[in-house]
Amino acid sequence: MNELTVKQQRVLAFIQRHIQGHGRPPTRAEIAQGLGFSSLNAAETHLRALARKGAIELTPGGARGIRLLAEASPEGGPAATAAGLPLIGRVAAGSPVLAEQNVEAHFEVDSALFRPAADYLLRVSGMSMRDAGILDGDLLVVHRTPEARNGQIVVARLGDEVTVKRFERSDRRVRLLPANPDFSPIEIRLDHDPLVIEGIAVGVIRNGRL
Amino acid sequence: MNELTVKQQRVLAFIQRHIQGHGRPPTRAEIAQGLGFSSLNAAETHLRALARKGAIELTPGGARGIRLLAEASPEGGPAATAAGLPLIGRVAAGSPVLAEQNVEAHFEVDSALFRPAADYLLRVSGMSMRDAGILDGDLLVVHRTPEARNGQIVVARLGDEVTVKRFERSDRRVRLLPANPDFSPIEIRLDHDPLVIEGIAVGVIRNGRL
DNA sequence: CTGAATACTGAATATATTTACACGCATGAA
DNA sequence: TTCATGCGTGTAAATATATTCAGTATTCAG
Repeated sequence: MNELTVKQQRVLAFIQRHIQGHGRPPTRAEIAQGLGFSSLNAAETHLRALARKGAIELTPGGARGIRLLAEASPEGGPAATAAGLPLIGRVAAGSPVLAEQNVEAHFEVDSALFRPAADYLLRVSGMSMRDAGILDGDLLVVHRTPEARNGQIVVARLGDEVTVKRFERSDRRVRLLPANPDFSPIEIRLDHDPLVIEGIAVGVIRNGRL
Repeated sequence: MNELTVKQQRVLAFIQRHIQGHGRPPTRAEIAQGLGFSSLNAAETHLRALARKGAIELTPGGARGIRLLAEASPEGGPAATAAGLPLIGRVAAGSPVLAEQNVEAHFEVDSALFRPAADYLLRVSGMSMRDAGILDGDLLVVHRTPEARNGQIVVARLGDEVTVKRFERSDRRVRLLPANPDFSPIEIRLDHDPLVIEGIAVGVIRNGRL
């Protein structure tokens, strides 16, 4: 499926060079000017042809929506630069925990350290789990899963609130237990109240105020 | 000139991830939406700040005219952190802490997570620092240095024993304070007793039994 | 010869994007 | 206090870009 015309190869090469040199894909106008076309449509049709042949991917409607597909850049690509684990700060009301807006940073952390696998870090606020050695400001290492067993420490969502507590289920009722006598357990009736388990704690990382 | 705000770092990280994931820099609108701003200008101001501080370069008038400058994204990750941090288990009598024989494993841990820099991990045994949130089996993240200030948690060596305690010095005397009323402080006279500070704690990692 | 694909010019239009302007709120320094 | 800076919300242009439409030529397989 990869039989690019000489012209098409030239256009493709131009796109590659442009990204290299400018850090972003070219516009139709830039392609036309760069290759000597006097009509934007010349560039457009070439792009369509390249997309059809699988050399690039076009994002409709967006500026500079050209993406190289076939192997061109070194290796690795998206997979190798895994970017580490996202650190979730405050969870904005109504947004999924892993939504971009909640991500404060990314950290490389060896996944071999945690079992089951670590999926993200959550900054803990409050002292309700103090006696479990989880303090205010600690980063909780979380494995993303909706299933929890009794006794596990979970990241739970109650409406717009995200909380870290020990999980205990009995029939139709779930209790979220703090590890600090100054706080009270939370009782949830699964029939009425909304409860979402966002994950289970598989570790803790503390990095300041020792 | 490189003193980025936490917010600015987040914006920068978002841009890096966007380029990684979409092959082109984000627009102001995409930044705003991704980070939860409801005004485009929030993104614009951050970009100006980042450009002023030399983190990025802006192309006036062009769509997605954002360019990363400082080295951050390329690879670096696994390669740069090469062998990762050595995990020290029990320290054999008479051997230096970092001696080969004491190294149990190596783990990749992002050095940006700790300050000052992390040099090795030490498996803590015992509950003498319980009230500081350091439990039995935890991995103490240690910065190697012979200097400690009052109040810091240190890795100290007394003869053949390696212990983790809070450091407090007064003139010719050093006291190593546990963070657990069930244990007693250790008093050392620098004139007579041998004391070596192997490093100061800069973090804690817990990976099991939550 | 004929239709299909490639390779364009030129023009028009609907969006996408940048960028300026007006304000609000908090914090820390002078 | 007042001033500067960081961090936002909101609105409104100006203009950068993508995309469609109408044509013209050339090449090539059927």
